[in-house]
Amino acid sequence: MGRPTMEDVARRAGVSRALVSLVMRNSPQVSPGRREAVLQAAAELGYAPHAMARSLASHTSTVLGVLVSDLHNAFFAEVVDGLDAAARAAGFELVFNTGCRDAAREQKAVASLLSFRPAGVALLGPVVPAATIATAAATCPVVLVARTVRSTAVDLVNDDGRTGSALAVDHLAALGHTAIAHFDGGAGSQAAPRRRGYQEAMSRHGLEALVVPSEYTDTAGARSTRELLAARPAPTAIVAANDYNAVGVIAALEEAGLRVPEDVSVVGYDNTGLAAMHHVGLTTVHQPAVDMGRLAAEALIARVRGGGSPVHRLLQPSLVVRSTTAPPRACGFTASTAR
Amino acid sequence: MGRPTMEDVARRAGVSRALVSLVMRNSPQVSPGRREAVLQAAAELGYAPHAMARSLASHTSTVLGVLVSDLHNAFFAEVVDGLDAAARAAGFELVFNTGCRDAAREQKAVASLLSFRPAGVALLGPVVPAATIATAAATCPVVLVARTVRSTAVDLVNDDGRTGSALAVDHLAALGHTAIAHFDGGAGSQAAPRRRGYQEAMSRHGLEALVVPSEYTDTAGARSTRELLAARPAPTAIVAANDYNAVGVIAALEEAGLRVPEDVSVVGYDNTGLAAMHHVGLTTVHQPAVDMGRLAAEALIARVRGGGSPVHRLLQPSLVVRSTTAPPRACGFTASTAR
DNA sequence: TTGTAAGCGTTATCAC
DNA sequence: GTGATAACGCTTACAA
Repeated sequence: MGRPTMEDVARRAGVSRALVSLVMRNSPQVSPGRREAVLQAAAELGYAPHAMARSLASHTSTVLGVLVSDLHNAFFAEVVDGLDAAARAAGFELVFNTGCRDAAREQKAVASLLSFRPAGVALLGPVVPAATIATAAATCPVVLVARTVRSTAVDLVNDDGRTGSALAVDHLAALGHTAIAHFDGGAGSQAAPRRRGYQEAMSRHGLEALVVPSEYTDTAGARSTRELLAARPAPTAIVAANDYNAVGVIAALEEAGLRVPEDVSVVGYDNTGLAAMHHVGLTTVHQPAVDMGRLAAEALIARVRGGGSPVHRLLQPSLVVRSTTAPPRACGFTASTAR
Repeated sequence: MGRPTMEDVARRAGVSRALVSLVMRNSPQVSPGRREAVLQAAAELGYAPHAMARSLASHTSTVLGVLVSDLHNAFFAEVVDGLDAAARAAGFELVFNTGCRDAAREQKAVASLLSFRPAGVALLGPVVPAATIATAAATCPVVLVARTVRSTAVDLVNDDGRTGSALAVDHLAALGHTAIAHFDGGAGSQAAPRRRGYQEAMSRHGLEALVVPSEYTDTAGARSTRELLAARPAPTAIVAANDYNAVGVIAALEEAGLRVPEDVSVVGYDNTGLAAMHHVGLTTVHQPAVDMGRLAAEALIARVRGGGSPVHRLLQPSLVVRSTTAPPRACGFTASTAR
């Protein structure tokens, strides 16, 4: 069990610990002969530097901590792809943790990440309060993805949720829909701008808004749909909280005997692999997830490497029309048009 | 930036460093008064113990490293759910890393995990060679999920892939299918037993086996399907490598004008949330993913806490029939029955 | 170019 | 109960 230490390698190579240290960090000021000897001794012993001891002594770290809001949501997997590629290219390693969309658990997950004294931290769609984020930011550089917060201490990488929702509403309105409901992301991050975009677009079209409380999961989407159908006639179109949520909405709709898109049109958000699947063919709002991950990593690394000006990125989403939206039939509840 | 240290807390509370250490580990042998003073000083300073320094000094760790083969595959998200719950309950923290189903990257990911000197490591569906796993096992307890390897040094938690595939074939044969192809998981872990189960079941039914090379992703499923259709008439049924793969298969099938299940039946593997979705309704083989995660965590923790006998779990899969399988039409290629 | 010695923030072993 | 003091594995001036 006891792994070999630098001391062991030094002894075997007949040099000092410091020299081994230099070789391990491939310093150029080591004679080729000694370097070879050290490398060979290390190989024979199966030695690998102790990352923790190293960072303890050097006060530096090549670790970037990543909090993933929900491992079940494919959107974050894509953000991680971008994050991973950029971090790897810059010589940083990623360490993940997840909080399962629960504020208390996320808080512990962030603390756990921070206890390793990472060079920086990326929070993907976190639901923790702003105060927790501020605390983290006092410790090391922090970048938020898919979450906003009033602060210049953290970097932000988001899509413009307000525009994204408006895109969805405009598309539905152009198809002739007037009874368009929005399923709300609740406490989830980015729910507010999406809701606002929906409301603004609805009023712009002179339509009455209907916001249904929900969450960023398929089960919540299904539950909210059932509650909605129990309370009132179905709208002719639904702008879901996200793709994952939309899938639950569609399932509950069909379960209730309503067909998509013949009876009800549904629009998702995120354009995950889920939406693209032929069997699902979800009309959705595309977020450039991989790019967002890359930008987040770059912002973090810039901060780590010396200052780096505050980054507040707001990427433009776009609409991807597939097969869950169509013109409304002459049914559904009659929308009372505002004004 | 510079976070407070134990020294700072000790000074502020007017006690020694050692006493602060005792309080932080909530030792019972500290007088209530002093404990209170230390706790308050720590709170005022926003002090949190340095995990690395702690583990360096104590030669212990409460961290369990987890390598996730593919963040895009929902199966692993479920395994993580089980792992997380069990680890949390036992006072361990999880740290993740991913290798994107690439052996070289996975190898680095494992090394990275190991450089934190975790108490143990869980490898979920790893594709690294057995030698790498053996090396890791020499360092700390290792548990493999969804991957087998000949060794008593590591714990194993798997489902019985041979039986699982046989279940799928039996189901299709009972429906009247004779031209049943299997999409192979390739280099992916657990591909071999699933393939073997398929082959054995086919020969048991007196049918000719057809193994199509593929991988555990939707894009591979689609690609393999296109290649298959270009080379020969479509079989009447396909046993896909896993759910993710099956989704690609279905997409390519429909793209080619074939309907599921009218023209071709498709069976997945894993019973992920994907399969359960109403729109997909995939007939699939259920693996108790959450239980597997829990068992893996328990095995690891038992090893960490003192020996723990070798665990080689082989859970029984079961068939979940949904709507992608049906009796064959009198078309498809005519299977030349063996014997 | 290479070796010596002093930390890094914590735990652990002793005395007091 | 509480407080020095020596590790832990490594980096880093500084000296040789």
